[in-house]
Amino acid sequence: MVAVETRELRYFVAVAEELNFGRAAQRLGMAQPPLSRAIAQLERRLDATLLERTSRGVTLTGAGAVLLDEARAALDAVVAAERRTRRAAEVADGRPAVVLASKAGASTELIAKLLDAYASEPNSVSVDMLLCGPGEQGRLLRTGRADVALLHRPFDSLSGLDHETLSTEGQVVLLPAGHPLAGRPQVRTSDVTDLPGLPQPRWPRADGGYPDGPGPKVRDHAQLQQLVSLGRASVIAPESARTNLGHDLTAIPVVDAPQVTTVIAWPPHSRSVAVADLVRTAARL
Amino acid sequence: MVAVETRELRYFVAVAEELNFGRAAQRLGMAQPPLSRAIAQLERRLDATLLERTSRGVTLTGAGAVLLDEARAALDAVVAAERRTRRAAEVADGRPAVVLASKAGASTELIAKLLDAYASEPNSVSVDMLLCGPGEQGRLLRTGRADVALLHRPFDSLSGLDHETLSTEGQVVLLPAGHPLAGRPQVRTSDVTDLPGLPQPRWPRADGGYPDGPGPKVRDHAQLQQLVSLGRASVIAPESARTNLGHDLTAIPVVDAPQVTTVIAWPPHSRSVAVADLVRTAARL
DNA sequence: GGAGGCGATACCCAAGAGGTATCGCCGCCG
DNA sequence: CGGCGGCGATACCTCTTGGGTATCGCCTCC
Repeated sequence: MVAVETRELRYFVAVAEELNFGRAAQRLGMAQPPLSRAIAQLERRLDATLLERTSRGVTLTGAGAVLLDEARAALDAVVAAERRTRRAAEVADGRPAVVLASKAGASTELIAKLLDAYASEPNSVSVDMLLCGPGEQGRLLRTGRADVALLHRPFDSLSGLDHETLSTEGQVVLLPAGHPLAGRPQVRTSDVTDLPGLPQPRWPRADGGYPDGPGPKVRDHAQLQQLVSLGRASVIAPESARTNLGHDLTAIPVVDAPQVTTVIAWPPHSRSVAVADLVRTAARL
Repeated sequence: MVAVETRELRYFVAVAEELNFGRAAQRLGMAQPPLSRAIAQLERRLDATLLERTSRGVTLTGAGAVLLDEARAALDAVVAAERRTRRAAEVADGRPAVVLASKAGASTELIAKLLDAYASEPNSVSVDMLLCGPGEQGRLLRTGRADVALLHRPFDSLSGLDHETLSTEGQVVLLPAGHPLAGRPQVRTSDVTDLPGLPQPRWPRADGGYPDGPGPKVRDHAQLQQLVSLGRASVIAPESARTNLGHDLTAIPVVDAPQVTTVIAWPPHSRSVAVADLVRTAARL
């Protein structure tokens, strides 16, 4: 009884996601029969029924759902191994660098200070910035595309990452300067969620669709910035986000919004000295 | 160029650990030439020199060292996927259970309270205890042999695990009742590290060897307990450890020893409701 | 300078991954 | 009710490739 190969895990993930052998095979660039056989062999090897087959398609069993989760994590770890090794080999060729992931549109001020401070450290290497969508930093770290990331509690999950917290700030609502609420010293969440004419914008979900609601759909921060500057939307954001937006806006503290903490995170077993230096520098800011 | 397979990672880890193709091949139950070829192919696939070959043996390159770390983590994730799926399939057969790992010899009182409280929860499943050596809990979680673990900061690393802290306690030194220091209300670490006739016992390192020093070698808690009870060794331990040892001992607070916190930890992407219930129960104790 | 340990090469074989054709099953629709 | 179409499984073949044996070339240490 040989051990499980990543090929089998990739096959299983494809089938489990498509819930259709034909489409999964197509996605994998292979024919359907060998895929069916590979999955059957995997089930025999694990003594587990992973899929319930009907002539109308396929559904996941409990064990299948567990394997889907675990296989994704394992495959992430494998591609991380591959990528990090490739990058380590480049380092040997004389181009050492760290990749720092951060949500696009996040506090440029903090990042600039960090990069500055780190660059003046002894033995510092060049830092490549990798800007990503909200919540993607974790995956970038797990798959080895990034070495360190800045993320923001409570929005981003720190699950499975080591981290150090850098700063904490309250949240404000950004409104056009002339808005009736603009004079208030503070507001509550409920005061601003359903403002007439100033709906909260809608972000795409993980599946690419948008939640229902009246707000305008936004895909990135540029769109958001434009909408807010035009007075077509309001947004609750960390205080530091204010500096990124136009000056014709008022920021009013939202007292009952959760505090936002910025943390620097890295994959658990990182041994890179560059990452350690960067983290140490960040913690001292 | 196809992706990396776990077989190749296993081969590489074997070679990197043995630093000798022949022995690695033997350990893997195969001949040396195909192993050499497999590693060469892996190097080509990653465009990286992983090993420096001399006629006298093999040394790791920088990229090789990175891959060794990453490959171990990835392989752990793969075996975890395998094991958890197997167990999930058993669950479908009607024997649901959670495996709780804990250092052998750790506070039985806390564990008993936890198991009791959890058993009386609705929907609780049976809990299998897995006792292990100090510091092994993390690996058990990562490789899927355990679902939750109790561990103790600052001794155990929480790196890469999600956790909830349960309790904090000071440390005491355990001495024979008649010892000159036994009457003191408190001591400092420096007072008890070099007591004549009461050396600190030595625990095996990760490689199985023992550090140098005068103390007796111990391999498990039974030996330690015996030594302390016989008055042949002193030991600094969390307050709660006291109840496990004989009553002819005095426990004196060590004021400058770090606080010990007991945490319950689980692998990052755990979706098991049983684990969640157990954690919630533990947090309420 | 010869012996022995070590990794690489050359060459062969067989396991097994993958392709094509086809079957059996079951909804669906005319 | 019967044929069509979608889906997964089977049968059978091919050829890639992983693994074995024999051997070489190199270096180190007697």
